[in-house]
Amino acid sequence: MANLRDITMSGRDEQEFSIHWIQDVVDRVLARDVDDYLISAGKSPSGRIHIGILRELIVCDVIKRRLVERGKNARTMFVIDDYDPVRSFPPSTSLSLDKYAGVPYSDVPDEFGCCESYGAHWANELIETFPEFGIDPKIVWTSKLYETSEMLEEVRICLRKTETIRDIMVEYVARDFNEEQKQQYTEGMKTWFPASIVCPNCGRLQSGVKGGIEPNRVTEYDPNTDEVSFACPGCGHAATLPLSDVRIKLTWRVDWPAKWHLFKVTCEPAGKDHAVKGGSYDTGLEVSRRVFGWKGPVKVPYEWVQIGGRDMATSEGIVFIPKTWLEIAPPELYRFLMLKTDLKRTINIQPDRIPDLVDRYERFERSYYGIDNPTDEERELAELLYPLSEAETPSEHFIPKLSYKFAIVTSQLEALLGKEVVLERCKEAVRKQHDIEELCPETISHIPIRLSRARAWVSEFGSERDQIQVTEEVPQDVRQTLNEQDREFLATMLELLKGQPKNDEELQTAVFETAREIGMKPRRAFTVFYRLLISRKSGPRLGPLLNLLGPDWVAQRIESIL
RNA sequence: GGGCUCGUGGCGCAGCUAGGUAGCGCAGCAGGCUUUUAACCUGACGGCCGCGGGUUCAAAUCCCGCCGAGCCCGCCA
Repeated sequence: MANLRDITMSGRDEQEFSIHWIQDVVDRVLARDVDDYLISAGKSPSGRIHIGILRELIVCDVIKRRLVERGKNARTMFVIDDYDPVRSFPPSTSLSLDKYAGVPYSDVPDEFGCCESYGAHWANELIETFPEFGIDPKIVWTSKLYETSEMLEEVRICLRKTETIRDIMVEYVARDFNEEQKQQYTEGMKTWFPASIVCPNCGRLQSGVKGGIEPNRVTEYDPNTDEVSFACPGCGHAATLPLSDVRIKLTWRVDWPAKWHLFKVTCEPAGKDHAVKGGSYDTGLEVSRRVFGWKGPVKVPYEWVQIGGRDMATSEGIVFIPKTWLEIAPPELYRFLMLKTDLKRTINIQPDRIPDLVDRYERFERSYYGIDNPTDEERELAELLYPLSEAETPSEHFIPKLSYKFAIVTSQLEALLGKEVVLERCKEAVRKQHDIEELCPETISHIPIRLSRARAWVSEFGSERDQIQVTEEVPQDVRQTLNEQDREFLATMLELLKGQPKNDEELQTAVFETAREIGMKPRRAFTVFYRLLISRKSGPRLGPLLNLLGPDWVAQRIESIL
């Protein structure tokens, strides 16, 4: 990313320098100068769909938003490749791979019984989160798409141009082969066709699993009769049938450009697996040019999203899904992370850092509203990215929110204090932190959401220190921090605790008074107590905490270190 | 083997395209807010910018090499 100053100098509409990757991409898309801009993304529902795909969808969404701002017609589309054949199942499934290997995801039953198919189930789990993430692409299911006459026509074009496609395949796929491999590949391509058939007998597009796949490929196509032949390697069924009577699917590297052509896709991002030089995207563009006679979409390569420093892999069960994100963090934070990071950089989502990130995002939000004296740079960055990060159009005025870190503590006190009390205290905390008298309805209605997310975060991703809990014994290093005066203070408090029971406020006051009596700074007194109780230098309001733990327990605790 | 990306204080990152005294957040440390629900504010500490060469008056930045980490690269999708 270039210097933010460039944006201020050149104004917002006529950029000479790109200040952010969004500008670059949008400029490249605008150069196509078409009447309708279609920004597309796609995913095969091979199992639980992890949060990485949201990077692609959000990139599509911001491109669309920027185009619409320029007065263009722009839409987004999400292609669900549920017509793809099963190659493997995630470890968690109860379905038999033997039974379904090679069958389109749309033909595999939903083991949970709630959706039309296996593919639909996992796709729907993702799609349901779209409104919260502020995206609304037109959904296209390839299993349905292939039933249309328009798509069949694309297939027909490809079959008629098989020769050209063979040339492209040899050119691109065999590029790095040695002579022997190349020869072998070229020989094999002489009888190759760019499509497979769902066997009318066994229902498979291909046989075998990852590593040993044999497609039920078209073996012959007669352009005069429009008939295709095939011989299923799975069940042995062979036939020659009219193209309109079979369920056919183009091979991946051709399927993609055929869809681009059918919908006239202007731009489609691609993860690095597809975007690599000479990979399926480049092959697709070549097919677009030589088979369909048009340019194809603007290629936007992007790096993957990692979780906790590891790549996500559905097949290995390493998944973090959008739904989980929404349980612990606001969607706009995810959008922000996707936007602020350069496309070529891996984004590492670290769930344990969520509280910090949420609070940082809200500082960023205040920059947008000009609160807290943002620098020019901060303000410019916020002006570009904040509206794109928010799921909906930003409100006129800043809406204060309960601090996430604060919510971590208070959400855990709900069980003890009751929801009403906690809610009141949260309201008080927001008033105090933002120095306001009256809270707006949006602020109030947001508090329970934040509490619920914080609570879920603590239980799923919080470390021990995030949980309000006490160790069995006072750790040695804590004992060592105590000086004579600290001990004197604790001894005095010990006597108090053994006397008449006191309410929260009385205890809180007693800490201050006792500290002053022996000439100790109150601050130190609190630190000493928190260290003793929870090995931290600060913590929840002390009076209630002491009563929560019980005067007897606290007394014992003090005695153990005196 | 071919290719891409990254390597900057304990952790996470910015700065590199257009070379000019090394920055931010978090954690840790010290203090402040004369009653603190991990909030907030201030301060100090902390880095031979992976290693080695080169270009230059000047290199985290440009060039070459190396080391380390990660990823992609048959069919299939």
